[in-house]
Amino acid sequence: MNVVRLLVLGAMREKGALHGYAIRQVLEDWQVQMWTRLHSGSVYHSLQQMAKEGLISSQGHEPGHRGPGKALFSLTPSGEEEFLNLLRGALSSFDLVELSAGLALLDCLPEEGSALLADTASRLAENADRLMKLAAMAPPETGAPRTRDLLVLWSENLRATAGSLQKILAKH
Amino acid sequence: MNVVRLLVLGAMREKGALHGYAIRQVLEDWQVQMWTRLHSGSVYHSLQQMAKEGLISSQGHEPGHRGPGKALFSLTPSGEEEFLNLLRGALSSFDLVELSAGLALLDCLPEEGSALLADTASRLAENADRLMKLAAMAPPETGAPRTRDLLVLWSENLRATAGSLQKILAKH
DNA sequence: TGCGGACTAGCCAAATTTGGCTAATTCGCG
DNA sequence: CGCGAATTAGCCAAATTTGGCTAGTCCGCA
Repeated sequence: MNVVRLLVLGAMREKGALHGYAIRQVLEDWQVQMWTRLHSGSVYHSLQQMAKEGLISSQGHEPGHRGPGKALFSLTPSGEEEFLNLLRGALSSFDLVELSAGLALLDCLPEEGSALLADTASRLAENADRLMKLAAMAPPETGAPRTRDLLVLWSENLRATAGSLQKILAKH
Repeated sequence: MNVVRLLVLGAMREKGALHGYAIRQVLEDWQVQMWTRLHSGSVYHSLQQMAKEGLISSQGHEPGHRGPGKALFSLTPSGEEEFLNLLRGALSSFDLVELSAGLALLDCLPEEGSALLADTASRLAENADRLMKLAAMAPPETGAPRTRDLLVLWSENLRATAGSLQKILAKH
């Protein structure tokens, strides 16, 4: 699941044709640095790759305001489709960064997105239960790798994520 | 903060001279797949790099049991130092995978490790509070990037992590 | 005996990330 | 006016990750 691609496509989906630097600014405005690191090189690399794959197309060049000219890109129909698929993946993920990217873009898939998120919340809760049961069965331990502590840590973390998602869904 | 390096060095620290495949087996026994993905290529790559950097040294070649021969490596003194530094970094991290790697190896740094973990828990709790305050101040929103929801999600997640760490510390 | 499957041991090429960097243009101050 | 700083716009080489793959050896079954 590629978070950079999802975010770049999402910014373009929301704002229309954009150049690299503007995408970076949109993502900065969205405060993605709160939940992930995004390096400028990754944005440009993904733009190049996605252009090569036909997910986005070049919309020519415009003069810049204070700097060099801008190379504009916009979503193609297959890019739109790829965006929606990436979003579905993100909304189904247990990885908090991926989930955050999915949540940021949830409104691009309103009904389906909420259903996916509800399913994810429920799976997270089940998994939290499963891990907590494993923790209860794990022997007391000395030394690496502290399996029981890790099971507790992850179970409580998944539990918290599930709870937050349910709260978010209930509010909307 | 390089989790692969920490885990490879940690396995060697715990078990002595090992070859690549054995490191992979140790890490599998430790169930690291529960909290991160570790590709075999990453293990071998980090072995090569760390050998080049003098963090580990080659201990020759032995015959394999049922397969090809094994290329053994062991920790050098500077590798030991690097291991401890990586472990300190992991125990201070807000990233759950890094923290998990740190926790798995906590007993290699008993007093200092627990102190670091206590500090991390306290910083996590402060940050959770800070994010929750930001969430309370954020305007209701429609469309990307759902900043308030994300602030809640992360705040509750950091809060859960802090709580789990405190629980783990209280138990030991 | 021979062959397929399992286990042992490691490698590889491509993709992606990282942590800066370069370059163009404008602005503001001495 | 000139120069350094700031902003705009993007690039680059190295490091790391990914998702398999190859190859050697043994085991078990027909």
